[in-house]
Amino acid sequence: MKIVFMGTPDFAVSSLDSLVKAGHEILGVFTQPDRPKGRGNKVVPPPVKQYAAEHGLDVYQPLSFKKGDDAQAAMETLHRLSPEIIVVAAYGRILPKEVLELPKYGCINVHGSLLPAYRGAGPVQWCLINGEKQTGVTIMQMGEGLDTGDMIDKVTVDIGADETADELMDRLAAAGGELLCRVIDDIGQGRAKAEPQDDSLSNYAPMITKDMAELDLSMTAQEVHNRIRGLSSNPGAYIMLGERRIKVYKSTLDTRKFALPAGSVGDKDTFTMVCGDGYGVTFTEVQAIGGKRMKTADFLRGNKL
RNA sequence: CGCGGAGUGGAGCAGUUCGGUAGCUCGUCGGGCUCAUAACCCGAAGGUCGUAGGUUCAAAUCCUGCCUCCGCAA
Repeated sequence: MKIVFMGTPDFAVSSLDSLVKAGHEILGVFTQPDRPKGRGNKVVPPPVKQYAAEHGLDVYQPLSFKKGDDAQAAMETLHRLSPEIIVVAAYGRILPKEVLELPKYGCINVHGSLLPAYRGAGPVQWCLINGEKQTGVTIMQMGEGLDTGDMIDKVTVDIGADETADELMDRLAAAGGELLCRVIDDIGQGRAKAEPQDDSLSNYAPMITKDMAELDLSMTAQEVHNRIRGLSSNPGAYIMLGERRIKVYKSTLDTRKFALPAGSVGDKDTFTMVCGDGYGVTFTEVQAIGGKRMKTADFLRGNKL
């Protein structure tokens, strides 16, 4: 199949990689423009661009598809490439109707949830924060709404009790890549069926922001644990310990009940904090300000609680 | 030139203010104790203090350049 791919972060790289390995003809890759990022505001290319460069794929980075010279050029490029289908995975940009209707088979999107649940930019994180036991990947025919298109196929993934957003994201990305190839084969052979989403069952998973990152230890241990998992590693949950800000990457639940107020240290040998319901959450991987991410055992060797 | 923190035996840290014998917790190795142990006791190995220069009788410590890592802000 002749494909144009659109995507930006690591999650999208898995999908692109699957297409490449399956031998599809990638006519071009669209990704977000390089942006100043991180320390020193250095300009860093997005992961998809790096992957494309390593595999000799043509990369296009329009600012917009909607207005300006850039958009016009982008549309001309798309017409010139004339793909049979456009595959979109976490591109981070709304596509206008013109683009959606351009290819013979339209545009399909790889989304990291079991739609219609968790539409939006942060499905994986919110699944974890809400303590879901299962999630998955859905591939849909893109329409004009946000993640509202008709569903073509999906795959279900079980969530581990201590699994973090990073880990789950990796597994979903891999599962999504496999699913994607299957769906494209189905479409090519005309046996794909698109099923409308039941809007009454939908909910919205907005982008995660930093103001959610400070842990509220008055919540139950399970809720605190879920939040740590959902935010790890970016932006990462943290607690203030005196003047020190400690970022928490991983945690486990402690079955002990403490007769201590929420927010106190329950066990200073394991870095277990008491939560609102009296149960503890044990931090197992942490990072102090300016320091590196490390196992709690290492952290405690040089830091006192 | 966005702001800031940090590089010290294998791991995590102290020591830098005010230059003067390389220190702590843990790990490793050897020995001891014990029915036994990740417990306890004794002992040992292991570091040109990120790197290149400078100042000095003397630099982990003061000065300058460079490399690497990290937090924040965007």
